[in-house]
Amino acid sequence: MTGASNRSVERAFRIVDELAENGGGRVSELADRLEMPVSTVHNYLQALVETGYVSVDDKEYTTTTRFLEVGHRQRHRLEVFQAVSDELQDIAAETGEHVTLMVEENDQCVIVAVQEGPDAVNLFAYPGARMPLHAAAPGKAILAHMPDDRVQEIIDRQGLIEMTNQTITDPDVLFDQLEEIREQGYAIDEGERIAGMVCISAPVLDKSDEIRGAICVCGPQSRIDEARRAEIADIVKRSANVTQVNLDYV
Amino acid sequence: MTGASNRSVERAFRIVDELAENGGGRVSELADRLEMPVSTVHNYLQALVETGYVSVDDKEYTTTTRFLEVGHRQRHRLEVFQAVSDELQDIAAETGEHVTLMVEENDQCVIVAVQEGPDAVNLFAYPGARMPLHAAAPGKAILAHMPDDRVQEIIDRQGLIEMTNQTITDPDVLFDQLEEIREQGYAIDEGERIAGMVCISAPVLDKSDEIRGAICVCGPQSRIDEARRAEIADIVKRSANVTQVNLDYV
DNA sequence: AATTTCATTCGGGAGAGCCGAAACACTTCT
DNA sequence: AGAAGTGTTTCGGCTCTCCCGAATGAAATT
Repeated sequence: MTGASNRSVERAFRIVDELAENGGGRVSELADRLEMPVSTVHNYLQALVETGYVSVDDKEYTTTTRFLEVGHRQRHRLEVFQAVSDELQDIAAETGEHVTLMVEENDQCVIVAVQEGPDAVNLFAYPGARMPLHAAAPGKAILAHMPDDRVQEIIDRQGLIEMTNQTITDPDVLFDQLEEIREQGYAIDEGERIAGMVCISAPVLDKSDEIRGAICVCGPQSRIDEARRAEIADIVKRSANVTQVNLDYV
Repeated sequence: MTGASNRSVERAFRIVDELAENGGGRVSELADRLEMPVSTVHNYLQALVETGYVSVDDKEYTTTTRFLEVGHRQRHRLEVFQAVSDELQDIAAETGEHVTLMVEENDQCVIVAVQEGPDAVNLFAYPGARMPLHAAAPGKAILAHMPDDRVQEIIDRQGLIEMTNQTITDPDVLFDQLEEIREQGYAIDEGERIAGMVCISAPVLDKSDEIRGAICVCGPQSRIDEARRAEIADIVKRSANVTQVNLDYV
């Protein structure tokens, strides 16, 4: 855990991040943004091209499909992803809304899979997208099934960043809600991450009650009234349960 | 184009490749396989963890969802992927088979998107998966719309590797087929990559007649007779055409 | 308790990466 | 055309960083 680092590795991935962020770039442009000498950036890009993870076409450098490949291979091995199988598609068809499978990684809530129902609003949601745990229904569902001290550690490290004026920023309020989530078996967020959106999410636990992820349905508040919420809550709870059972057979 | 390399970058990605290949690994295991000193591998893993692209849980190192993220962001910016929009899904529903969008990258044929129809056989096909251009219908469709000298370069660099006893390994035969593909507007492969599978694919060209990718339907030979092939050929040609038109509006 | 296996830390030496400067390739002015 | 501007690529010597053997620490196994 000492900072046994490696400058080259760090820089290489900073360049990759920058390429991903802007969908590619040229030598001097990147050198500018990263505040590195052009020749250095040039060297790195050359090295990255040799690895096959970056390619260059007419001086424009971009990441390659290698990232897709590595990402999908890893996802394919993720048990909860295998266990959820067709559930997301079924929920999307049944609710018409935007459905996601999410997991925790490095103190954050990450989308693993997305399925858009016929009426889904266009969210900027793609596999790998990250968000704070406290500001989203699936994140809260996940936190609710972690030990309290682990939750506290995450709060200490990450803080409770405000994403909308509805975001929970008070630890006490958060802990109270986590208690409530455990009782009712699902989490709900009313514009806490994106104004005007309501998300309903159920946690997926394994047989040792370890939290593995959460299934989440998102839609505009206008379309999802009290009765519809209860309906969706039942659906996500049912699917989370099916997924839990499937976990034993992956 | 000089070998302006960087050992650290190369090694870092070799480790990533190894992790992706085996779905994770431990220090000494990786050191063994990569023939590097354990302490060195340890240092690299440490550095990779710091970048966020690798994570460690109880001494087991794995790639993180960062790869998914970078991969999906890049894919989202790929024009042909945007242009194909719901076509893959439509074809999958219509044919019931396995449908893919493929592009050329670094002399290879890469899957960009997959859609499985209700009767699809279970292929080991995921976004980012790679295969030789000459041994698959989409690859041949792509080659057919490259300048001949570029095709020759690819043959020179990559060879015509035999994947089944049906694979084309003679350049002359290949060039003849490419001519035929250009005439009929689609490519077909009969167990040239996977024994017992037939794949039918149409090229997607942009308005400058530049090749952008290919749409492909795969299924077992037993289920796809002469008449069905003609039917599927029409479908992929139609979709490729729709995609071409969409290319102007992305 | 002893033994094996594996992860982690340490540190001195060597070689690898670093980056300024110069050369080169292309555009866009005057 | 020529000149000036913009950005990429090559070069090379100095320095600093990565490298890896060896020692230590931590766990599992006998």
